[in-house]
Amino acid sequence: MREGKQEFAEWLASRKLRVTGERMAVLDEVMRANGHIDIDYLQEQFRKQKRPVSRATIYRTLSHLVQSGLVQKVLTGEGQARYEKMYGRQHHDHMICLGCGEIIEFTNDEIERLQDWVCHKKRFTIVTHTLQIKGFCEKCSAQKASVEGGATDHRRHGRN
Amino acid sequence: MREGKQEFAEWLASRKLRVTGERMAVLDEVMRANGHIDIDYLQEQFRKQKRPVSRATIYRTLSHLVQSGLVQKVLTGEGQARYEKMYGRQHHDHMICLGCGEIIEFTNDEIERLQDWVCHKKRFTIVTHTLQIKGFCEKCSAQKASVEGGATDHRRHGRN
DNA sequence: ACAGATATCGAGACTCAATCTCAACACAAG
DNA sequence: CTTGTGTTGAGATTGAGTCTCGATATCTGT
Ligand SMILES: [Mn+2]
Ligand SMILES: [Mn+2]
Ligand SMILES: [Zn+2]
Ligand SMILES: [Zn+2]
Repeated sequence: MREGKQEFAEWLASRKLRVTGERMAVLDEVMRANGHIDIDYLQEQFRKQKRPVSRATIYRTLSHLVQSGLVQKVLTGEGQARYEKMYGRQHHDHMICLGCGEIIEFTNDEIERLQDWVCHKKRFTIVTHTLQIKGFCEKCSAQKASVEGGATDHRRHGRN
Repeated sequence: MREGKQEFAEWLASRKLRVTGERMAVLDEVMRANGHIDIDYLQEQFRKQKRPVSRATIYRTLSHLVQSGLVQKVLTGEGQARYEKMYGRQHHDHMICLGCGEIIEFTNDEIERLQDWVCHKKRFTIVTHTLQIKGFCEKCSAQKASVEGGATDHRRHGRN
């Protein structure tokens, strides 16, 4: 049986929601994918499999998957939201490359601890947090360095 | 002279852009505001002052202000983007209350240091970072606790 | 297995923030 | 004044995400 299928079915049942083929198909695809995927990717997969699922249903199912905790929604601030499986995985934060778009995951327990501490001081009850670091991955940093080697080019740094 | 006016004028000139009344009006309003404001707020201010500025111009000018570093764009992930002045201020992160929408600012040098360290280990060149903690402020935490005092209500925790 | 009650699906309309288009305008330089 | 170029605003456009509602699939009891 596919990863998380049991858990999602139980979560749906606990809310008196129905276990449908479309919902399980969306679950399967997110679980099969390794990275941070978007809606277009999912629609493309369903098209290939000759098992089309409407955008509305994909969005609705992803919302359920996120609420169930099996999937996480990632807002990069450019274009569509991305989704990644969280079933069997632990919390992590993201480094996003402005050059190639690669998303690098990392965790740091000390940072997490300090967040809790800061919130405790401010009497703030944490529900979730998002730490995104934007910059350039090793590969893109090297490229950038070589390009800027001759004439120092200060144009196009930010992106709106 | 209004805060940042000199700096913005110089930044515009350095890009061969013109110092116009509309641009300075947008700068003034963002500098005058104390909090994290959105486009609707700015339009309302201009309407009150009988000095209307079009949405297009507001967006375009904010983009320039962000690129110049005088203003920061804050994406909360719900509705419009927000903007806050950064002129004369230092970097900070945000706690966002899911109850009342309040935005609490905080800084923690140790967290910043650890971010640098993690990125160094991954050979990632930092450009910017965003740390947002979502949860409930002191006031809203108390309200929530009293409401849930009797029957434990597990509905409606997330939002989308 | 069957039937009724009800949740779900899909196509497309719709919302809304943000961007784009382009004609009228402003302004600096000659 | 005239020309060249940057700017503005009204409205059109884009695009992600949501909503509507008639048709359809799932569940529950018999
Ligand atoms: Mn991830
Ligand atoms: Mn702030
Ligand atoms: Zn890269
Ligand atoms: Zn609050």
